[in-house]
Amino acid sequence: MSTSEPPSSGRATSRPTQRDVARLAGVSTATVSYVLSGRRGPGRLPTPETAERVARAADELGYAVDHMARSLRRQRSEVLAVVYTPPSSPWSDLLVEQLQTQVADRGETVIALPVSATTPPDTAWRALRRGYVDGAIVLADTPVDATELRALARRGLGLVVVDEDVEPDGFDVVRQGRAAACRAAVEHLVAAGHRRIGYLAQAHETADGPGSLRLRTYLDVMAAHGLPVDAELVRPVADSRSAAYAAVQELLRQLRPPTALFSATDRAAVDGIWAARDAGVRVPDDLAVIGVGNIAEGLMISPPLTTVGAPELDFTPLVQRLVARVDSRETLASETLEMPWTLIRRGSA
Amino acid sequence: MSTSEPPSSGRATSRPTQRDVARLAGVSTATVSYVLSGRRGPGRLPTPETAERVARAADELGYAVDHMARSLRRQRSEVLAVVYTPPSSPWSDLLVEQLQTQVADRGETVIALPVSATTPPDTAWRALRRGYVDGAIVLADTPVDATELRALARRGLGLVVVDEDVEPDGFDVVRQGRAAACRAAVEHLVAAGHRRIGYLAQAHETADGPGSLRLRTYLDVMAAHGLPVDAELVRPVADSRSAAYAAVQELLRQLRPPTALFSATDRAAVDGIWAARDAGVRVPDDLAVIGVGNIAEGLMISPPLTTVGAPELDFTPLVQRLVARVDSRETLASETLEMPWTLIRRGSA
DNA sequence: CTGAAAGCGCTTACAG
DNA sequence: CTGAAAGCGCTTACAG
Repeated sequence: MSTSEPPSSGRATSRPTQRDVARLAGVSTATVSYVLSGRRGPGRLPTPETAERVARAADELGYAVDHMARSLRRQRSEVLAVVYTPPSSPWSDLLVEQLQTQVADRGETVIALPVSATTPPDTAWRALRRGYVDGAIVLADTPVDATELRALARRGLGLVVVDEDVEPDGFDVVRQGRAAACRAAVEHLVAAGHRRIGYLAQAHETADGPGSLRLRTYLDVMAAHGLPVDAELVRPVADSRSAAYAAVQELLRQLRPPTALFSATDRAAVDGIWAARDAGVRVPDDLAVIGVGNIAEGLMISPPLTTVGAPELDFTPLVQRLVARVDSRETLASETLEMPWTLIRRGSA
Repeated sequence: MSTSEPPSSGRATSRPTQRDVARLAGVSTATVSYVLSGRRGPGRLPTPETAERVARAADELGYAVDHMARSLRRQRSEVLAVVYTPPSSPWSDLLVEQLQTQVADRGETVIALPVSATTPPDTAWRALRRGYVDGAIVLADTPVDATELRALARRGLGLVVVDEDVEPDGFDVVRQGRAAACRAAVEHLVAAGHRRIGYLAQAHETADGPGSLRLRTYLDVMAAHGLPVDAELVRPVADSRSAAYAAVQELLRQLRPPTALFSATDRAAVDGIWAARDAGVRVPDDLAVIGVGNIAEGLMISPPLTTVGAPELDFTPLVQRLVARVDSRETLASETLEMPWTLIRRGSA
């Protein structure tokens, strides 16, 4: 334990304000503000002596600017958010980190705002609506509502949304071309001669439901090639590692087991490979496997996972766009950026 | 695309304020505030007719309360944070979610505040210092500074810190008893007759450095039983899946390979099991493996991973303590909570 | 170069 | 039951 803390007053002191600092330094709060913010009014900066006195007083009092007051006055919170739906992933971690490092010099704070499906769905949006942050990047797979997004943008929130469908309108949209990439994956399996291709679906996917891009793509390609899709070939296990493992084991025990698997998630694909290996089924010879998402774990397994995802790990264009939009304060034209997914061929298919 | 949006004014309208609502409803801003917040002053609530008029006006204008102004006035941000060091884990996700659901009815917002090692380390703390949030749970493995924590608490920030060393002082501390649990793990291996026990270390661990609890525990137990620790038995690969896989393969090819492995992380332990299996080494017969952290993935592999970690998935005590502390506004006595780790015996050792 | 003062948008005793 | 007014802690033209 450090004991460098100066002997405290004992009772819980409330936070010192600029008035306290001003009083101690013998100047006005305006001067305190100028010195501490490093900003300058129409005139020149305070003299070094004044600045020094103020800095010492602030230090002595342990002064830190009050975020709410500054934000209210500046009409800027200097907070940027990354909105996403759990589970958090290496991708969300990476984006948060890149955002943090790239805006650190501007003094902005970066927060993560997970909007969980099991949580009152409105909580994260409400935070955005109330002006809690200046801008946000909304990651793919977050349920978004175009009307809500437009309203947020109209209120002055800087918004960059990763989504395949929504149209830019006061906010920017990033397209990944997921459908095309998934199509390429299934086509790849078909071209390799596979006819019985299983699909590990996410729990919420239904043949005609929204957000079932991968399932529909799978069904489309199968149909386009006249390949049958038994109901038993489609398993809603892509969200659960254990369920995926069990389902693949079960599939492989069937009379006519699939020779290829397309999985809506890399995690389930990895578990599928485990299941195959544990069952003595060779990958990719006896069972080809393709996942979706390009997570790092796919590189660790043997054979490494063929997958569909973003080849790049660089979110700079996204970050820069958010910064530009927040700075522009709504005067920027809405744009569509492309960060296309591709089929990343590795060992498993 | 939805087209239900009313035809907008075209230009970017700024956010409506309570004054706008008051004007439209023909009442004072005080009445607007009372109606919209559901609070009541000394008198009774506004009449239903008034409330109705206000509600309609607010709706028409698309009014949402301004977070900064409310926070400044109430001296409460109604935001709670979970502070942790990436990578985010199922544990951090779970805590965030439990916190969200348990405070949702109080209207509080929950954010995640990842403090990355590669980021200017001060950024997250600065946010806390500025009064951006009312309270925070600081997860284990976050580098904490006792002096800073005390200063934050003194400022009125509600703080619950998961850490083995820091002493409660205006904030609460949660102990996990990691050392004892890790000790039990290594003792378990020794008791099973293992003499060559490898250790997969985290990158920053050094024999005498801080935050090297697991390494020291390993060395202590080995020494206590007179077991030799070759330098080559300790590998700093626990942070990287690929490095762990390669290191274990390499270890197993040695003249005198280890017969047991203690890994500072479950992830590396899982990769170690893969490596062993790929090398034709049976787990646990030829190689016993114990990890740390109790991640879900450990249940998926075969054999399931023996590990050290929290047996419970329930953060309720932690959440309740944070809520109590934030509500108490510093008058609460500081406490130490116990959420002990244990050795969770499964198949791999 | 520095200070007095207004005002950001709320909430909340206090009068009426 | 409702309104006028003060004030939360800052920032920033505006005078001096």
